Amino acid sequence: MRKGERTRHMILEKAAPIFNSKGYSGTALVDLMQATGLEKGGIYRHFSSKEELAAAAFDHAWSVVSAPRFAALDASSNGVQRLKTMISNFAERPAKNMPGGCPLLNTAIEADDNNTALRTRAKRALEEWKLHVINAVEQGIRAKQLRRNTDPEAVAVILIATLEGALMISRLERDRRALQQAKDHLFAFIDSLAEGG
Amino acid sequence: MRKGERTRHMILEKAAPIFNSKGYSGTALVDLMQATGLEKGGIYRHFSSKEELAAAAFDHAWSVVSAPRFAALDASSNGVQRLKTMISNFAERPAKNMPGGCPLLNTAIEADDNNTALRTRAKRALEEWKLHVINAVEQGIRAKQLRRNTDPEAVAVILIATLEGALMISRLERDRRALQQAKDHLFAFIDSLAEGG
Amino acid sequence: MRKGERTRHMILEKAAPIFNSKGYSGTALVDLMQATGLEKGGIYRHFSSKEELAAAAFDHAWSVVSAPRFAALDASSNGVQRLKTMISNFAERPAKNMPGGCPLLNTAIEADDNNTALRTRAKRALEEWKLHVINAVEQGIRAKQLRRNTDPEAVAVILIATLEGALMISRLERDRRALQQAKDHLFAFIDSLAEGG
Amino acid sequence: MRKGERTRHMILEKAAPIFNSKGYSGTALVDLMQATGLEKGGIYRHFSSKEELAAAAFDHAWSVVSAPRFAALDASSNGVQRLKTMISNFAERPAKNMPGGCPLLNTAIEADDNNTALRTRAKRALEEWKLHVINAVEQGIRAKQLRRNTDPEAVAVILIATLEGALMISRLERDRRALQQAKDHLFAFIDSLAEGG
DNA sequence: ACGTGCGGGACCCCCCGTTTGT
DNA sequence: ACAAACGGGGGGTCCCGCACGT
Repeated sequence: MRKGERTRHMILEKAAPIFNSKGYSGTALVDLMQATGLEKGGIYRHFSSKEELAAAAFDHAWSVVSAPRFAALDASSNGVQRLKTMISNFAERPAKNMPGGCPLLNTAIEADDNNTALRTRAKRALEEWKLHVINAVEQGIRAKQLRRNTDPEAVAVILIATLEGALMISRLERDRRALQQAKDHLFAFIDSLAEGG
Repeated sequence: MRKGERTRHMILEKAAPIFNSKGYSGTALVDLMQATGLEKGGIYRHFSSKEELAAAAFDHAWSVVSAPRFAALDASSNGVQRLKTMISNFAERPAKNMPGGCPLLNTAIEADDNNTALRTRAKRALEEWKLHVINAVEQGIRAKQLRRNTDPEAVAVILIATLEGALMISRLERDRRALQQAKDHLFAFIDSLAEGG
Repeated sequence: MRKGERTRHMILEKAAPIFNSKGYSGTALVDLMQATGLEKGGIYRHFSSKEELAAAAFDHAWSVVSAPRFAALDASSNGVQRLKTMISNFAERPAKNMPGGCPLLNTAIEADDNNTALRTRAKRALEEWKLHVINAVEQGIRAKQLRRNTDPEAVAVILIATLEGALMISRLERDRRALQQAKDHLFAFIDSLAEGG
Repeated sequence: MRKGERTRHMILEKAAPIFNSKGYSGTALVDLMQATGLEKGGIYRHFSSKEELAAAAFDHAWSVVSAPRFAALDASSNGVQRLKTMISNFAERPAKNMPGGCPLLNTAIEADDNNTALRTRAKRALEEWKLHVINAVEQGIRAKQLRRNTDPEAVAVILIATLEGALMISRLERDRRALQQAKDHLFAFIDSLAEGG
């Protein structure tokens, strides 16, 4: 890896948690300067604007938090188990290695109308997550663990919505209980989809 | 009502949707000046800081969006019906009269660490919402519509989390489907809690 | 005294020490509002501008500090004693009843170029002070206590300059020593002017 | 000298007379922008706050006015002559190259209570000046020009107080006479300290 | 006559994201 | 990659007038 690439990567590693914690407009370049030890010019060499940097930082943040969520998951052939593992992973360490909570949630909320670059990345991340769920559900259907008329996309929406909503509550209350309750509920929900359930 | 009170109220009415759409740090005072037609001095006569104004604006926004959600609701003696009405109200018009979506969700995400004033208001709003749900669940239990061992607080968390999470997805996808799926899921969930269900 | 006059007088009493301590441009109307308990409009009823108020406050401050300096002074027929009393009065309580030190010094420095209203008042106050000294010197000459060729105006300048300069040093060092040294020096100076001295 | 240092120096050169004329709180950043030809960002790169800039500007102003006062002075071995030269230098060109008069006097008056940074600098400048006088007096004593029991610090206080006070009067009256009278008086005072005087 | 309440708009200091020399 | 400068806001405060009660 060239020196420039290493620097670029280092910037993203330092910037991602800051953007994720303080938000896009709440983060100042001087925060990033301090975190990276670079001057503004040094940062601008690698990114043409704050927005572009934020977008790249989102991708990095998402890969950091999503990798453990999905890792060693799609390998398994047991769809139901994969869903439950996904849920557990999220509920037990929602912000693994990423201060500020789930980048998808944070970015989706802030980038709501303006800031198309960030919004596009968030959409892509959501789509990716949904796909993982859908794959698992379809696997479960094929394996006759889940009823044939189960709607994979609906399951994905319910699963993601409940987890992200519970994360919001947990963060607001500074109490993991909401996440635990969401997990229990989703486990029961998955079970209720079981063939003959 | 004195003139000053009317002006203060007008400021809140104009400021609430702006803060809700652009976020606290994304909103500049000039945005509020333009929306209210007042100069800075005119605004700062009624609020001592942007943060105080934002906190009051959140309260206003919350009362605006929550009033229709809960109106004519606690009067009914049918707990289950009350829960379903709440869900429908949210799913069908999540941001009635309030551009930018649900103020609770938006504020909870942005005010995460700093900005205690806003955070406190968001917590209070969440608590209020939970209480409405809990009241309805307890009513349902008393009326023997719901199983005795139903946990009212857990139901509240599930309901709110699922709706807020689905709202986030809907806004990101610019598609109401997620909200509809959340509603269907929650209706089924409520039914599954029914006595003998 | 009419109510309005009483209010005007009260404003001056409260405003004078504030202007004297914080300076003209360092004093905000809100400081005066707080001190007087009046609203801005209530203050502006009695003074058409901050500058006019400051000028009137200077006159008040000057009368407050100069009255004790000169009181029961011109009555005495002993010119030399009068000079020494003046010096002692200043050296021992330079800012009697007037926080911030000597209004003449403070105002002369700040009103240097702009703010003609204040400058004029300061000039008048200096002139008044000089006259008191000159009167005493001339009295001393007539009484043959002082040499005939003594220049009364020069004595006035030396006396005032030394005292005000020493006051500046004392305030900067937060130590009365400089004032004491000035007093000793001026006493010796006066004595050196004595007939046959 | 690096570019930045040159710019910083230029800012101080331009800012010092402005602060000295209009005072700390009477000086606005736009005044400095206009004088330097820099934008706000260009100024704030070199100073972290107005107060820090003012403090540095005071140091600059003081060095500008004090250098000619003390230059080629301590070299001389004649203490009495050194004192008289100091007095003449001050009386004849009290604000050489520095509009607004003596920075020590101006700053001491304005920085009275708050603004510790400026106050500290003024104290230091006074101390420096006193030391020059004290050195000259001690030199005179050693050379047996001055009486052994002469108090060097008292002489310093008298000399500085009289000159600064006379400067205040001169500025207020827009007439150099007061300074001339102070000079004559101080010359006589110095002579009166002469051995056998 | 007197005082309050309200609003205006210019200005405050400071910090922003960005561009340019080097 | 840094150092330097740029402009244009950032939130907040200033002094002041006007409309209103009493």
